[in-house]
Amino acid sequence: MLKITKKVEYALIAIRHLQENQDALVSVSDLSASYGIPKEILAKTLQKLASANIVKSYKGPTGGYKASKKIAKTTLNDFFEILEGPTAIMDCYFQDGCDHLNSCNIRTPINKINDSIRNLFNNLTLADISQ
Amino acid sequence: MLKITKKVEYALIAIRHLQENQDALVSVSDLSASYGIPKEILAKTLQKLASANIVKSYKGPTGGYKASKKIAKTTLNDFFEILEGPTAIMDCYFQDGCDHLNSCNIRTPINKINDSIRNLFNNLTLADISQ
DNA sequence: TTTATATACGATTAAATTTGTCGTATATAA
DNA sequence: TTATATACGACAAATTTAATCGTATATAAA
Repeated sequence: MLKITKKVEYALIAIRHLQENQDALVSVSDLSASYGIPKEILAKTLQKLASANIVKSYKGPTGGYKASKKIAKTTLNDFFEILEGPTAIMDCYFQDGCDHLNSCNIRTPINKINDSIRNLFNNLTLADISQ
Repeated sequence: MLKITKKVEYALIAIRHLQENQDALVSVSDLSASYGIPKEILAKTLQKLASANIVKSYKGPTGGYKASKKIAKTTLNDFFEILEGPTAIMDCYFQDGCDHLNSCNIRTPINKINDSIRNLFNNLTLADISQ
């Protein structure tokens, strides 16, 4: 449990590569080959990052992706939520109904744990973890 | 991602119940019925907690489980690791080999994220999250 | 001493989630 | 016009998690 997904792993790899090659235009194929990542899944991941303006995309031949200045300031929480949706250790944190209904006795601890994690991730940027 | 498992959820429910009924001896069947939790899976979960002395077990008819004084002082990290093993957002944190080998460029960020989470969980006890 | 009921624990099956693949559309530089 | 890049939805495979099954052992009470 508490594992990050491959999507997040691949996104981190791509972002770090783009940051280390600031002005270069890098294609999915290049990244895929360099790091041994399935092309299609990496493509979709970068599309999500692009639509959140974390990276910039350029279509057509000679196209690819570039790092945007927004990367460094992005919090881990935003980064994770772009790729995976709301950060919640249990679905009920964002009110998706509850299996235990009125007999639930763990709402308080669940919320406390979740708040702690969200607080942690909201106070860590991608720049913070790169050094 | 970053979801807790049912095992942890069930363990939290059981622990909270035992703490609220300090001196009572509660059987798995009682807990299972009260909270709508599958009996066998709850039984195994409590067995793990018992072997870590988080709860005390009593065999035979009229047997069951009791809260131990150790509960409140137990950190979230210990609690999770009793049930799920080492806390790691990626397996390579505890050196299980690496998919990317020499082309891995995310060791630093992965370790920073993981250290942050472990630090958080090591400084939160079960008592902290119950209030 | 027998019986009923509790925990203990390994093996297997079922369900859910995650990961990866396939197919097609669209943009654009050469 | 063509080749090559991103964009995006639908589907299949693999992995992980959840639940079930079966059996052994301890023990209080009849």
